[in-house]
Amino acid sequence: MEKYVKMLREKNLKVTPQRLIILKYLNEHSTHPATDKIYQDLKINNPSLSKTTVYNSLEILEKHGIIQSITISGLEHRYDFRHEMHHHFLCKKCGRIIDIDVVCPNLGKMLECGHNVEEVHGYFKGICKKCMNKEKIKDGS
Amino acid sequence: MEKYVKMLREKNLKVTPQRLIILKYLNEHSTHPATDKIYQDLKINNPSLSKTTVYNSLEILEKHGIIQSITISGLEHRYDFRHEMHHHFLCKKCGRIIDIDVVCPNLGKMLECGHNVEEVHGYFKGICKKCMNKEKIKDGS
DNA sequence: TACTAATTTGTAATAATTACAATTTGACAT
DNA sequence: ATGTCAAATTGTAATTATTACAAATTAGTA
Repeated sequence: MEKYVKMLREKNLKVTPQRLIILKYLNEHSTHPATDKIYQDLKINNPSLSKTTVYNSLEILEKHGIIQSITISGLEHRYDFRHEMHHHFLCKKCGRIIDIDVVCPNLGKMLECGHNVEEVHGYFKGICKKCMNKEKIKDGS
Repeated sequence: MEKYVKMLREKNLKVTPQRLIILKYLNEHSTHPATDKIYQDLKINNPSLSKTTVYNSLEILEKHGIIQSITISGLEHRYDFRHEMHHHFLCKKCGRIIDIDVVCPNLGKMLECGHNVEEVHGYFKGICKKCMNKEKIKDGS
């Protein structure tokens, strides 16, 4: 838990129990949860938690680069503890969002294009390996 | 207009005036408009157009790969006539979405990862060239 | 321990999208 | 041309994610 305190202090953010449990939750759940999922899960042991607080906390944590917001699905924001740069794959069948560990070789070119690039998001969509295999079994092939 | 008829016929989609004007609109407006923008603009000359129709049409056109849905902003879907693969840049200051003509060199690697990749989206975010220059002028530097 | 600005909370409002039932229409066969 | 029917369109109502806001609380500091 001390590690989350340090992350907040480094950005001069106030250390609140709400921010700490959200950070801890995100660090321990690499499923790229949506705001409501985070809220519902944390509310069980923190009944006084407000959903607005979850929204506020996620917003400020993202603004300071501690976490990352993923818009791959188009209908909600999904969140990710930010570590090394990686991309994401959305399975159109099961809805899972899977981490893809490739770096972006376009970054170099992007830096030359005149825009000030602060974020890079690589989204792939299709059918994941697991769902592909299920299909094969159903087909009997 | 005949070109749009052909695109629909090729996918065995019914040719309706609504679909045609939406396709034409998207082809002539490379600003990556949101659903409501398309609706508001087209309604002027097509007062009987329903917003649900715009939603339905965009959905079916996207499903058939004629257009592309862009989720870079996180609060709405933006649409793009699908041509060669390219990426997008969102300016956090002016909100513009700018086409970036780089291809994705990760595609090869993605094809080997076991997932069935159907879509590739590259999103960059930051401050665009134009806004950066405005900043410089304000700073007097 | 007291102060102050920032945070949290709950509720109400907004915005994008979807559900749905009734009406209309495009494509095809006669 | 006309009739048929599945599919598309329309309008309204519902849903879902998110934001606005004001009152109460609290973290950090003096």
